[in-house]
Amino acid sequence: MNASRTYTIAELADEFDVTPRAIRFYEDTGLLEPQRAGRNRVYSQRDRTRLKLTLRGRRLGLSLSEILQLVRMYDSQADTAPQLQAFLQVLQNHREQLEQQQDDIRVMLAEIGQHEQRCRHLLAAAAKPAKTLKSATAR
Amino acid sequence: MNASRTYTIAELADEFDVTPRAIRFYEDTGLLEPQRAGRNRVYSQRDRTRLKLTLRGRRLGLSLSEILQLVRMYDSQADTAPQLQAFLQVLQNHREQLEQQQDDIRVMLAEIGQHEQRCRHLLAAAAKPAKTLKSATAR
DNA sequence: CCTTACATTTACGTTTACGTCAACGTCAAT
DNA sequence: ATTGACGTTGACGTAAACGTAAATGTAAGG
Repeated sequence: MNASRTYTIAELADEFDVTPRAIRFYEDTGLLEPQRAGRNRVYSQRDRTRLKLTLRGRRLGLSLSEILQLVRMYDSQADTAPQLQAFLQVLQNHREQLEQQQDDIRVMLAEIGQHEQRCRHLLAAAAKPAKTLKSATAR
Repeated sequence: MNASRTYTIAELADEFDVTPRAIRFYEDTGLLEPQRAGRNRVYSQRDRTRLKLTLRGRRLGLSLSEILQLVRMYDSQADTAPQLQAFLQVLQNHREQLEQQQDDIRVMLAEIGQHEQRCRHLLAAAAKPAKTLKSATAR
């Protein structure tokens, strides 16, 4: 809430369950730009948001450079028509990729459902003593 | 359709837009097990399906070993209760991951929508000659 | 017979995204 | 004064997923 609140590297690492090493690495790639208090890093709200975006991107399989591209675009003050057109094109591409992933997920979830169903069926059958089935415990 | 139809490596590579190298690599990891006609690989329908599953997994950021785990599970004839329980647990985990990804996608799509909106707004404004805005072309 | 196209194996190279020391600074508590 | 706890900067290591080149085979077409 407090816009001026800052974070140490360990706080962010704990909150998002990543290592400080990873956070520093994201800085190397340009994704984070913390201030310094002497030698130590001081992360702003903005950095925290960036980190959140980064991890979300990672969960979807984006590379760090792709994520960087995105956040830079989001930050950029494009104002000329060609810039805006290009911007829209990139957005369109990402939208399509995300929609492909949505499809993939739907299919996978359906498959998982099938297998769960099958498992539960088998478990139920295994629980009851043999009826029409041969009991596995029978000698 | 024809269950006995087979494929060459190039056919599959073309169809799914991957390199033969990648397909051979998937074989190294155990994901594919093509027959041989002399030296050459001959892919069955089953291999084709496996490849499709593999690429779907990849699009969602799964590692090849994770994918292998999944397809092996799907193929396996687990029948003991502990096996089935473990099976269900793995399915549950994957389901949760997929649902997390769905959330991530929803958020990202919403963001993209916002930016598209903004872009189109700016484009419309740029198209009209300056009204209350200062024209960028003005000297 | 010779070339062209596609296949194979072997093997080393490359990129990405960190992990893992090592060596050091610093501040607070004992 | 020393001991942790936490921070820092190198610097090297590594796993994954192929790319890429080299050397070779082989079947079809001109």
